[in-house]
Amino acid sequence: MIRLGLCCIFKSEPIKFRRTTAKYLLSLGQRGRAAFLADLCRHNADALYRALQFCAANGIGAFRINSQILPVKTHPEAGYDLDRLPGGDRIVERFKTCGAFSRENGIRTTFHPDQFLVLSSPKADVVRRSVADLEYHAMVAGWVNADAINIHGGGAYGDKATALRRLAAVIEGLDRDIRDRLTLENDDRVYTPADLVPVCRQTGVPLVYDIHHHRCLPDGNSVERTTEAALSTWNREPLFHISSPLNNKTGPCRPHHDFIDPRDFPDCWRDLDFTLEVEAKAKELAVLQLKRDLNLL
DNA sequence: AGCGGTCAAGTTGAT
DNA sequence: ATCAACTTGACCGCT
Repeated sequence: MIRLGLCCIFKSEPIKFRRTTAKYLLSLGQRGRAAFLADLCRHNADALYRALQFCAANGIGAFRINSQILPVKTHPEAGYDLDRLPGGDRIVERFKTCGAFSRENGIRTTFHPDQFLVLSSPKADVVRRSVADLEYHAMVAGWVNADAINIHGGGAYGDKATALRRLAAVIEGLDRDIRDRLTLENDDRVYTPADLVPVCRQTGVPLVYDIHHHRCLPDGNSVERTTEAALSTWNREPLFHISSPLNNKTGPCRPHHDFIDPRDFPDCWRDLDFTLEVEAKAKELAVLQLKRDLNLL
């Protein structure tokens, strides 16, 4: 069975997640800031619940939660704790209700922190802040029943082998509640599946295989072979990514298309049991379209 | 009501 | 040395 996943937001369904910036928060007084944040975080917890309901009602088996669900959470000056906000305990309860809904309805939830989270950096402070960001993700993941916090390998700094050794060492030092959820994804500029699989084997962290990135940044291995290697790293339902490039299909990596061209879905995935996150600008419309195109209805 | 400038953070590679 | 691209909005604040 193939479970298709929706990434973060909706195209036409009126479910919106709110955001803010550190700059704006710092322009507010202490009381105003706490009230503003409580309102925003409460809104996002409610929006997440509605997002999961939409997925359950429409046969979408997975939902990627935007890392900004609690925006600016780990910022050095503007960061905050929910339990210090007015009504913060009820906001946490609301997130836990999302987790219960996820469990009861079999909707998988995941996170994909953005490019600023880098565990391979030679700069200790970058790694320290990245780990702090992972702690935030793991905390929310525990509430909402997310079993994947998916990151890229980061930079190469002119020496991939050394950077990958740093990456593995940092992963091995992470707390279990992070490490048990962490996944590594091949990217389109630096780290291929062939680069990451050894780190996955060493650390027990699974590989999220992004086939579009693999086509942009090949490593000499076929899709079939890479699929097998990726599957072998998983101790739970595997998670892969698909997207279609916006313009012509050859040449360097292009931005995402509105929809998925079903020809980009490889034959060798047809009979697997896994989650496939759909990275397409038309969001839920693209997920539902791909379901039809693959006869998964 | 509509629109434009802005937004925490890292790294790479084009200029 | 500088800066856009990653992804891509959503927000505030001004008109």
